[in-house]
Amino acid sequence: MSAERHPDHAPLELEHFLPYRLSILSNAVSQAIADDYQRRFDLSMTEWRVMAVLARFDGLSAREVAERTLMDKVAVSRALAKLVEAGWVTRATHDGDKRRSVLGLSEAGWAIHEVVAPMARAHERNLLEKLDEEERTWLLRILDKLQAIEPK
Amino acid sequence: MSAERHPDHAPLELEHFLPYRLSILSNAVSQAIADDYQRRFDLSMTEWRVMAVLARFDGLSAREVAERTLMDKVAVSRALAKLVEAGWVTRATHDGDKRRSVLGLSEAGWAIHEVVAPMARAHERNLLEKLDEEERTWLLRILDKLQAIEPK
DNA sequence: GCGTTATAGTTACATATGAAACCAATTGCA
DNA sequence: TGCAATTGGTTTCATATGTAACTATAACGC
Repeated sequence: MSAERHPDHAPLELEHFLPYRLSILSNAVSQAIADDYQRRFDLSMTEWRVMAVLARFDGLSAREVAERTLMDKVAVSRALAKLVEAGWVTRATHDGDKRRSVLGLSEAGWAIHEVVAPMARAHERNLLEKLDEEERTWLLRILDKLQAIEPK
Repeated sequence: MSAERHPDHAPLELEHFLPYRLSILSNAVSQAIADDYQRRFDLSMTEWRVMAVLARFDGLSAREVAERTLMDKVAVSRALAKLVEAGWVTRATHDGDKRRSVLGLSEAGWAIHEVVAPMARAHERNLLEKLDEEERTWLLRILDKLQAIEPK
């Protein structure tokens, strides 16, 4: 075998390195969305994610929120402190297990959600519009495959 | 038009929301790689990225490193402080412009690079192996398209 | 030449994040 | 029962990161 184009130890070309590209793209996308609701509601990405899962699953405990968002429990605890303080999330104690909290969106929380969810969807749509139908299909399929493995 | 499947204001399903999926995947991938070299060399992701571009482009200034890595100059400054201190990067002053630094990998830096670059490539290969040839082609094409836009 | 403006890089401060220690309530089981 | 181990959640501390202010040098306009 002769001259390899990319000997294993040769300098990485970051701009062609898949993990780097994913990271750049992902940050650009998430940041663009977060900028929006951050400015309008002083809502961080982690806080928004908590609200999003509570919108779907009312009555979760903090641990369950952490599972659903893949955030760690400290991050969830902090997000909840702020959200409850802001009056966007309600917190009660579980009957029969006083450790657990029972969480949900308040009226005000739902109002925020009604604004932010469409904003988030619009950003996603905007992104997907850069692709044609075939590409979109492949992208979803590829993501499924890659994600099926990673979260070992 | 009747019952929309996803009214714009309905709760987001995070696990199907593209920006969220990208974020999860990207973090999992980058973190898996970083864990490796972090433990072995006490090297952060930002520091490794700086080393990677210096391996390819010897003699860059800090600002140029920032451009190539898409990091901001403060992050680069901090990474360089650590890398120079560790003896992995050399820093001189540019002739004719005393503001500029002239950066490069030291012998020790190259030695690290010889270990880390193959590690990084192995992770990437491992990831791409989850896909078949057709999927890989589409993935690159899709990334090109999505990235062509974002960095507005 | 000389004051203004711009640029390279660092420092300082404020905020975010993660790991470990911690408290309280619950469960398991001898 | 009663005590050891587990679990839900918060607090603490150490580190990371971003923004703005700052220092030093260089470039520009006149």
